[in-house]
Amino acid sequence: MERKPVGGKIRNIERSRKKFLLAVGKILKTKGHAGLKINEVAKVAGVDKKMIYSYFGGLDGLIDEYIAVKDFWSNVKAEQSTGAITDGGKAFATKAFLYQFDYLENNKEFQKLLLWRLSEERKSLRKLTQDQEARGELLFNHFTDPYFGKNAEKFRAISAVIASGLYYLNMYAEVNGSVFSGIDLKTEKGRNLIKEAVGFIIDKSFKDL
Amino acid sequence: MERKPVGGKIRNIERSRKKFLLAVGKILKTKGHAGLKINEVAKVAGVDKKMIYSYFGGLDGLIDEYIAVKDFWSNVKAEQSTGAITDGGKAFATKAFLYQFDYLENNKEFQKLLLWRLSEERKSLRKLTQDQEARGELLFNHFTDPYFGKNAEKFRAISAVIASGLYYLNMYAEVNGSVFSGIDLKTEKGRNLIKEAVGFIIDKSFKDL
DNA sequence: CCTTTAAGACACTAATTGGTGTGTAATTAA
DNA sequence: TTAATTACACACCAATTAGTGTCTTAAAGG
Repeated sequence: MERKPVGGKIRNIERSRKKFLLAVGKILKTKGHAGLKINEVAKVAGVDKKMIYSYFGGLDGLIDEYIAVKDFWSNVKAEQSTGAITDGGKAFATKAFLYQFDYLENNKEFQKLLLWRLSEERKSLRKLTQDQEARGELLFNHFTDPYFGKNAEKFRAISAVIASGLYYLNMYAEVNGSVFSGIDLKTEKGRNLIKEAVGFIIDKSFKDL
Repeated sequence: MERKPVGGKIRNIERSRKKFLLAVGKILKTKGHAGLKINEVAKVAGVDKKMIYSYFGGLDGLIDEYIAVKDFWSNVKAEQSTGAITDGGKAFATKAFLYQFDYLENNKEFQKLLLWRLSEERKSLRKLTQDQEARGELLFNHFTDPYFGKNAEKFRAISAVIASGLYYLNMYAEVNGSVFSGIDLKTEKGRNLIKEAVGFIIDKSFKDL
């Protein structure tokens, strides 16, 4: 008969797997992807590194599973779209950007992942990118592309600048000084200025593009 | 009498120093800051690593000197400001952003340095940030702050979003897929869309802020 | 129970890394 | 030319890293 996976109090595969996955997140958050060394991960997890090889085929397998399991974008939901959309997605888009801005501020794990994606090629990170694009298409295809018609791509370009600007500013705020263009991104005041700017840009786009 | 620095054909301190500094740039460009290990630098420079210790006090000293010597921002000049400025710096700002966008696309060394700044704390990188801010203040203090008056900070915020967006998009284009919001940042068409977006945002800012 | 399997601790190796000691010969001062 | 420096090559050592072999014993099947 098939032997079922070990799930005792002392030896428990599923629990150990989770310990490894948690350790990856913990290290990523504190030291970034450069800190993800197999000895370190095993130490933080409190389980022998040999298990990483047998459970995940190695550190890369563990990391890939970590990235695949985490679904950061689902958290970046544009809040339950309240009611029907009659403005071409303007309120929806604004909310989504601003929510993302704040969400990213407090999610260091996600920040480090974005930084990681800028730092090295990796198949599982590509999947992250694809998920992100797919999520963007939801907004574009359904609302803004129809609204903007032949200028749809122009709005996409503006969105790209805003979204990537917000990504960058959040990462920037964490290191080597948090003042950008004289605006302190660590203060409520500074962050509100950024939010207002985003609001202004979107507003003008929907009006005059 | 003082012994003058060695400057022979075979042993030449100044030449060796330059070899090290060049090696740092070369490695940064190809492998990023993570590749800057002392053995690697010495190998690329073709000079024994011991000299890094005696010339620069160690790898950190070499790296700091590399960063201090390089003045990336001076290249990002907004082109000789042609003629007097009568539009509150609108044309100047637009040109500066677009020039920077293209400059960064082709300067991988600079890209890696920006990425480095997002990745770790380092005194010499802080200096880079300060130089950048100082350069920004030239534009803001002289032109846009007076022009926008009490809305000066709002324009600064918009500038922050644009500048950081352009940084991010250029770095993003290099890895894990170059399509953002459905726009391919590696194509002429895609990059032009981004540039138009920047033009639109600045235009609207100067008109309606 | 008892037997079989394998989770997981521990120890080991090899490769890579940062850092230093020594010898030699190029370069300079005399 | 000679003597004193010292740039630099080459060696070495210690610490960190990835990866594997062995042994103990917890847990599963009967």
